[in-house]
Amino acid sequence: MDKVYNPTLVEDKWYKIWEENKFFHADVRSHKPTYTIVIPPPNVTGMLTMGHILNNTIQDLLIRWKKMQGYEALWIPGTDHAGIATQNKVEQALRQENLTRNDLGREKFLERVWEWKEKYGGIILKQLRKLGASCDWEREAFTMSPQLSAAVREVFVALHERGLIYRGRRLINWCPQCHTALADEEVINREEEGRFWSIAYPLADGSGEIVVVTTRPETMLGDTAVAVHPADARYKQLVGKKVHLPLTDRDIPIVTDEHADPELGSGAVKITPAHDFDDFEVGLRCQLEQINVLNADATMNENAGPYKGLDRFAARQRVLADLRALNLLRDEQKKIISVPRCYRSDDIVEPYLSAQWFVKMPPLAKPALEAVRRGRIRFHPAHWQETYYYWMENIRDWCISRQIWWGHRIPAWYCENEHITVSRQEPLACCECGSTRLRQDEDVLDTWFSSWLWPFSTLGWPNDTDDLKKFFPTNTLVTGPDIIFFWVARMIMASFEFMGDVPFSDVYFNGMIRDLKGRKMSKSLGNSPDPMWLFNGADEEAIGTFAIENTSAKDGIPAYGADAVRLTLLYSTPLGGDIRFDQASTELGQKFANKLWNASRFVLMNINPEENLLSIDQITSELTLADQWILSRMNKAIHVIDRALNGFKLNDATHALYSFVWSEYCDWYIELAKIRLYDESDPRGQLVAKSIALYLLDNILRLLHPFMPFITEEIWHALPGHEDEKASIMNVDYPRDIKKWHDRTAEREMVLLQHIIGSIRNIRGEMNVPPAKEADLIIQSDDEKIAVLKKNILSIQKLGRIASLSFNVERPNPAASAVVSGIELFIPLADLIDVDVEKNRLEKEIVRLTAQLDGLTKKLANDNFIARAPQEIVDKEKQKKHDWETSLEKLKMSLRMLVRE
RNA sequence: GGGCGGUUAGCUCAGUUGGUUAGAGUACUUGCUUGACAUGCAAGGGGUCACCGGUUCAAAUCCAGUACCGCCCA
Repeated sequence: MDKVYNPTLVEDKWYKIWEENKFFHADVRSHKPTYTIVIPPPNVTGMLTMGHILNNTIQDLLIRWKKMQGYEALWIPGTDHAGIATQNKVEQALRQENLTRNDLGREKFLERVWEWKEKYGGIILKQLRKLGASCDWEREAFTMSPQLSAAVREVFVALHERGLIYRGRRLINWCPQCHTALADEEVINREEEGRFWSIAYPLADGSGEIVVVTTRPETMLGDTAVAVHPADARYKQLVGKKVHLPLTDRDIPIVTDEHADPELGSGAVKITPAHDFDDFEVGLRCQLEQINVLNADATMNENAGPYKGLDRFAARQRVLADLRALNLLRDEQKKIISVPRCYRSDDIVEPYLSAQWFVKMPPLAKPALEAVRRGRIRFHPAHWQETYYYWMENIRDWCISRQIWWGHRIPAWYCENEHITVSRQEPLACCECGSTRLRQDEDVLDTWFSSWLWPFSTLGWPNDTDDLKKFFPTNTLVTGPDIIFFWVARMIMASFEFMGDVPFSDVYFNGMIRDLKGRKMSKSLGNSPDPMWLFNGADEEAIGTFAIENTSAKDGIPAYGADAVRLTLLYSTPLGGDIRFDQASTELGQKFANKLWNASRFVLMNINPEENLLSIDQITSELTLADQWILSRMNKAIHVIDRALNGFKLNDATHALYSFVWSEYCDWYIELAKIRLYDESDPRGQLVAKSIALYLLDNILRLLHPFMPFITEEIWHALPGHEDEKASIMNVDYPRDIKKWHDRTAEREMVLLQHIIGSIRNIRGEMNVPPAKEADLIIQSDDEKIAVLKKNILSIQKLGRIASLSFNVERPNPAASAVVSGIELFIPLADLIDVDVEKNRLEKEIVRLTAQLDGLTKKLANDNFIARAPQEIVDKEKQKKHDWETSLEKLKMSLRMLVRE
């Protein structure tokens, strides 16, 4: 084994072996209980981001953990077809050839998309393999595959039959750049600087004017009323009159509606039913005409009169200029306003009147809401329930049609009489008039209309497959809270509607990866490292501007390896909390991997492959204090890990493992075991020590495997008896807490030993005594404690670098001293120790202890404390006071002795 | 405007049901090439737990408010 662990030599090798041996494949005929996760399908166009790394590390941890615990664990991978994003990508490529999709026509264009998908799609799934993802690749799914497409069509038709899908002409969110309708959730409202323009509308009878305020003046061309609040006294006389709409030849009425807020602006608002959601409602209430002034590409249409053909923003400037010329523009103020933008293109979304397909959501929401309320689905962290409830209780119908080509074509056909036939198969005749001249709806469905079926469509639905019977409902969903509406809520609704059950029982919302400034990591900001750099390493040239903007990466990024990245993220991911991440923090995982590697190297160096080691049960009666202690500590760590993982407290589990391995196994156990390992005079002791060290290492590797799959597999195979390549650590049992190893006495005695060694080291450290220089030690204590220490003289000598150790002999003077649990330690000063330094050290300790004791004394002098605190606490504090007083006395005595010299 | 979350060491974060001397990693200081590991070992310094009240014998922890930061919805 090399002195330094090199992940690049290890990781690809094992993944290949795992995949070739189909270790990730779940057996549908298995009799084990199942544990299933469906991957949040990344966009087929997607590349792996730090966010994916976190999300998938968590899933892999859970899957490997459950698999080792004896479950038939299934992790279904796949991608979604990402309608708009993929279409944009291919159109971009076409532009290189000076072509548009219209030049090609629908059929040819879709061929190009499929070609593109085959060639470049799903890179992200290959990247996931680098992470170690234990996905069942034989079950890889794609939302546009024939089977998943069948599921989509079945759902559309079934919901239509149930009256839950309808076509309607409504105001929807329209992205002029993507040239399609969007769902409400796909619109991001962003605070931006805008303008409030006040425009005077003259009364038609010339008796005055009324001033309205707008952020989008060009929409005035589609105004069909001015509204005031019914209780607004200022406008009482004007209601029912007409105003002349400037720049047009139309007169429009002044109406009353609650929507007009008397407190806001002038209290009068322009009403544009075809271009504003609130106005649309006002229009319905007041029976106003809807005048659409926009084309689909956001240029003005013929209803805009002379402005026809102008882009909406050019039209805005022209309208303003013309109003100014007419002296009707009364005011202009800078204001922060909420601007709706497309989540894909970032273009400003326009409320736009068009015929679209909708899903009626309230009936679907009902059981889905109940499922979370009643705890059949648990959210982690639970507070996301609030967000879920709020959205579900106020749910609006879902616009599912998209005016693009890449996606599931809507299974609706129109005849020349505009009758609609919705059908699973292509119909031969109109269902109403029997016409055979049918044309299919041009639109496709929202990509989320396929991903909301994911937990059952990936298992074969609508076919009644064995997979579906065995693995549905799934268990845990791991995803980001940003898609709680887009995806999580909709999956719950679809599952109830079509499977009559929950899709999963637990939802873990992982946090977001941010940079050290707290900004979301994103490609456009250039603040996110490519995860591949962290896995494989990258020199400064390869990472380009990232090296310039991130000083910790100025010399490039070393190959940390997937295990290091995984451990670092798991170590620092609080339940659902965001992670502030800097690629240099991956050193945590890298160092830990190296530590584990070297600890293993040490154990293996001491084992002769030919010798027969003993099983733990054979040597139960031969255990030393260190053995009993480490077994107790390990089983307690196992207990903590189990509880933490069950509660999705992944960082707690990681911390428990990290500190057990490093601070207990390496720092104390191995160091103590060396005494026996190097003692040639006691071969039996050597054998026992080796056997236990190996037993612990084997357990540690298994505990760590779900966290760091590669290195644990590599080391595990180096252990005696694990030479078979076809064997894998992932197929052995996860360690369970064995209560019989819990040993309070051993833990108490070991803590005493640790404190004594700690005190010796403290004295040596403060005095800057070089390790090579050994000291003498005198211990004064009662017989009981001396008995414990006498059994461990060698441990104290070795770890404290003590030459000779004597008990209850006269205290040397001058000497450095310390008090631990009533035990007094003396190290003769000789040439080791400086009296002044020791004086200083003792004084500091006395000051510290005195301050503590003062606080405690006050507490115990409080009658209320004595009377009201539980007896147990009072006793504990009294005992503490006694101990501290004794220690303080002894320290003071030592100081007096020292000064007297 | 409404809702949710956050504020603990220079930095990144833990801290169960209130009860240790408030912890970890990293950074910093000192000593060390000690027969696994310098990606290491040992020791040390560093915190009025955002602020202000309240409840309590006892508050980082519970409650109310304030400030600032983040996210979601309108």
